[in-house]
Amino acid sequence: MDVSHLLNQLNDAQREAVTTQSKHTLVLAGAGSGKTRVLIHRLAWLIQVEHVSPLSILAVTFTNKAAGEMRERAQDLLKVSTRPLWIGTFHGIAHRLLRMHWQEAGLNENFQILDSDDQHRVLRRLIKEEGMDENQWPARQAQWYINARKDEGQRPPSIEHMDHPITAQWVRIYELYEAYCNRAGLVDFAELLLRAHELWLHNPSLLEHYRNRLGHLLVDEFQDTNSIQYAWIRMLAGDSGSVLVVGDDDQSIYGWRGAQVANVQHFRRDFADVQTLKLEQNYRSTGTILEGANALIANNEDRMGKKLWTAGEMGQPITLYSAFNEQDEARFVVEQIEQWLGKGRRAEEVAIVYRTTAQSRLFEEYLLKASIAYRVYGGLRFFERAEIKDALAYLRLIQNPNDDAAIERVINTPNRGIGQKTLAVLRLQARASSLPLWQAAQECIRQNLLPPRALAAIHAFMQMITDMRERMGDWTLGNQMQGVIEDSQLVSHYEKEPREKMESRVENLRELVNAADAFILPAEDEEAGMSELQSFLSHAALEAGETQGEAWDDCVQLMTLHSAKGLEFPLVFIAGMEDGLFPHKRSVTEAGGRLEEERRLCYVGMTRAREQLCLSYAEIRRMYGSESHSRPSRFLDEIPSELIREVRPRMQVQRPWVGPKAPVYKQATSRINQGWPFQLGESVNHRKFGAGTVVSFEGSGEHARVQVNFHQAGAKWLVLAYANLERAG
DNA sequence: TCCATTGACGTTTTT
DNA sequence: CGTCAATGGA
Repeated sequence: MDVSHLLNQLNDAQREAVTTQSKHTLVLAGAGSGKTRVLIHRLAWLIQVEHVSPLSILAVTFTNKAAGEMRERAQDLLKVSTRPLWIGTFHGIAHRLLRMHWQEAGLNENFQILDSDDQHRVLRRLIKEEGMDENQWPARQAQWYINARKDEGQRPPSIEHMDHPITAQWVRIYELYEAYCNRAGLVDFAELLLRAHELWLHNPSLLEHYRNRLGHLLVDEFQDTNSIQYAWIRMLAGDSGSVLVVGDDDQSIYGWRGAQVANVQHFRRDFADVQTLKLEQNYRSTGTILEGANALIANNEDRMGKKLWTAGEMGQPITLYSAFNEQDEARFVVEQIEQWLGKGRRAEEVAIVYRTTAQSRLFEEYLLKASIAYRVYGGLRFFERAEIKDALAYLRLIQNPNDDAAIERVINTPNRGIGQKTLAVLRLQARASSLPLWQAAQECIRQNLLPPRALAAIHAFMQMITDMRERMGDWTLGNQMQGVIEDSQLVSHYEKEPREKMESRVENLRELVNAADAFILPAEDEEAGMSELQSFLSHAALEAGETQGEAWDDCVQLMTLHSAKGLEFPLVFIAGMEDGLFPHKRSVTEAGGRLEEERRLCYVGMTRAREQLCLSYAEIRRMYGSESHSRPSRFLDEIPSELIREVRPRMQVQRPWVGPKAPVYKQATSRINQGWPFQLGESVNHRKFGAGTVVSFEGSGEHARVQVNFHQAGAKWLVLAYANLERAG
């Protein structure tokens, strides 16, 4: 068979990875080196050349987006349906396994997925109910503790805590939480993975079945795997399976949530006959950007070692702007974007990235002022919105009345006169009898344990849910959704809120009905024995939707460094490069390689840029209400200075006598600059003073003056009309 | 039950 | 400085 279509667009290293004959392969793929391409071509190679059945291939990713992209690109390349292929996220695949084998996994047939918001609520309540001090045992920390244990594969009994009263208490919370979830048929994200692992661990014949079936495993972003994911892969591979993992130890930025970079090393140790390949040719960035990134990351110890190179040009120097304060920084960045747009480039080619989410605000403000469209990544997603979760909770109850988290959410939403007091009795009853709330409520009614008014309210609520289930059983999903929203009177409940909020909520509910209407039960969910409703609810939890639905048009992208991973843009700004902010001070003080992870984060950020990288920091930043001075980020010192062009040499260091800084910069807004022969930051030449950088403007018309910071002569104010400045080449 | 005021807190986030 | 949640008064 002619395989040239699979190989002729690949470089040597990529080709070697795609055609590898080793049993196991570790592909260390640098940023922009074509790792997804390798993964997809390997997939095609296995099927078309090695005639591996598509049924025996499992490809795992971390995000739904990556999984979707992989399926789509594989489809394009293979020109046949990718339906039989198992492509999905770790969580998605674990979920599917658990649906298919819910009995063996010890689960309720109608188990529901608990998202992290649900999980938090549940824990907060359990801790309160247990009479523990919420300040001493915060739900956030409990959540973190439990998830971390699950990520390590640990159940309460296996945790050593004899001599640690504090650990013992966390374990106690873990136990309570576990019992609660089991009663209510709830499974959180970490539990999906742990259960899937235990499913095989406790059912050898089932494991054997999957080992026989899935002989070829492909794993993306391997450096992000946690312990349980790694154990899961190892278990599935067994002695016979063949595994190819792709990852980049230099891009490991999720250590703080359990990712083990060490898995990359362990892979070579734990699997026999591992061929390690490096993809170092970069197809994305200019030589300058790569050199800078290489130099930076070289400061990390414990690397597997990689050096990106490009056959392309060196390109422009990395620019560095030292802003007076965060306002000045935002102003500068937006001004640069205006220039970019002025050159006829597109806004969508530009990304502003930063360390903390709070930093987006100022940029938004300035972009708004400049009428430049933008889109902020992150934030609340569609299925995480309160009104959506409320409506879904009713559906969840139709599906499984024992879903305590759903009951708690909507039993008094909208208000039905079931207040905290009534609820407390129900919870007490539930705890005392180890029953789900629904059954405890039935018990309360039977035994008259509450005042008549409360009993009537509870009864009415339960009747409503039961009616919904009976009446809507055979309705379409969209009609069920609509029916639930109507019967629950959620809309009139939200109508009491302030108009703007209310309108968006009602609009979102309408959108939810549309989504339910448009939902088609995926074939693989059907195969796993899921109903349409079950599938819809699971999808809502597992893929909460795009971060921001609209605005796919031409707009500037704002995001944290973390969410920038995997993306690329011609022009990238990394803002807030100050010690304490980036690297963040909490990672500097904490031990355990946190600083190295910050450096990798910087590396990730830099390697997002294709043509131009622009770094900036503010000497003074207003944070938490007070002003703080900080040193420029230490990472800036790690980038060779010959690669950097300082847009504005720090004049207050060179020329302390120049005077008050603030008014000087304040005038240099984009509006005033329009029609000026020079841009702020532009390099100019003067016949007498030599080379310098335009630093500020003042006045207009024939009185217009420009401040230039000359490399030799220092800062000077010049009247434009007489100065005879030339643009530097 | 609802709204307003007060107080603590302030990396990074997908599933 | 802003946000969010908890508290307390009407």
